[in-house]
Amino acid sequence: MGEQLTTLHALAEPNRFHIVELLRVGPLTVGEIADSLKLRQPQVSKHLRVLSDSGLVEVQPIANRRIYKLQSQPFLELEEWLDTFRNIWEDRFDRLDEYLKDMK
Amino acid sequence: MGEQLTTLHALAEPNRFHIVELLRVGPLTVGEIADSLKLRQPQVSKHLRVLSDSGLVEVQPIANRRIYKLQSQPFLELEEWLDTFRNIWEDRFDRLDEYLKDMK
DNA sequence: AAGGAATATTCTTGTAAGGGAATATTTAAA
DNA sequence: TTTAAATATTCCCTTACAAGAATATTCCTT
Repeated sequence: MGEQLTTLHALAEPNRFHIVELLRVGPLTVGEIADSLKLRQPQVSKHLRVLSDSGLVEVQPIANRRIYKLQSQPFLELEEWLDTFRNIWEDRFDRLDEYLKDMK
Repeated sequence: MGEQLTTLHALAEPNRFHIVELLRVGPLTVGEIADSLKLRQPQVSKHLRVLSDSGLVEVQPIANRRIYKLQSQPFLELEEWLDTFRNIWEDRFDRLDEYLKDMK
C-alpha cells in the first residue's frame, strides 16, 4: 500500500479520527484519551497501534504510562499529495466540451 | 459523519484511490476506468457511486455513457483541514520535556 | 516481595463492505 | 421495434475489522 493509502486508511476510521483531533491539543496518555472519548482502554490501545504503525503518532514511554503525540510527516505528505491536484482544478477541466466532441 | 471523514473514507479504499488517480488525467467513462484498472464494470460502478456520494466525482451523462470527472471541493476542504495542523508542528510540540515535568 | 495502575495483547463475535454473477435500465443503432 | 452496448443495481458470499471480555505485561509503590 502506498504511503498515502496507509495514512488515509488510518484516518478514515471515526474513532481514530477523533483521537487525532484530540491529540492536536497536545500529547496524551492512553487513559486520558479513553476518558475523553468515552472509549474502553483496549480499543484505544488498538487504535493507537494502527495510528502508530502508520506513522501518524509516536510513543514516549514514561514509567508505566505511554504518551502519544502526533507526528507531522504523514500529514505533510498527504498534503503534498493533495497539492498535486491543484493544477488540475485550474487547467485541464472545464474543457469537457472538447473532450466530448472527440468521443462522438 | 463530518465532511472530512466522508472524504477520507471514500479515498481510503485502494481501488477508489486508483480511480481518483486515474481521473486526474481527465474525465473518463466507466468502461475506460474498468479497462485501465482491470476491474469489472459493476465494481467500478459501485466504487464510483461511493465517490459520487462523497462529492469527489461528478457525472455527466452522454447518451448511454457516463463520464466521470473529479470535483475539486472535497480535495480543497481536506487540504484545509490538513492545513489547520500546520501551527502544531511549529509551536506546541517539541516541548514534550516540559509537559512531562508537569506530569510527574 | 506483593499488590496495584496503566497499557498491550489475544480471542471471540458481530457487522460493514467489497467482489462475483446475474439482472435491470437506458440509449443508440439497425 | 428489435438488438446491442454501456451502465447501474441486486443478491449472495466472503473477508476485514471494530468492539467486548479476559488476560498478559510492565512499572511503580508500599
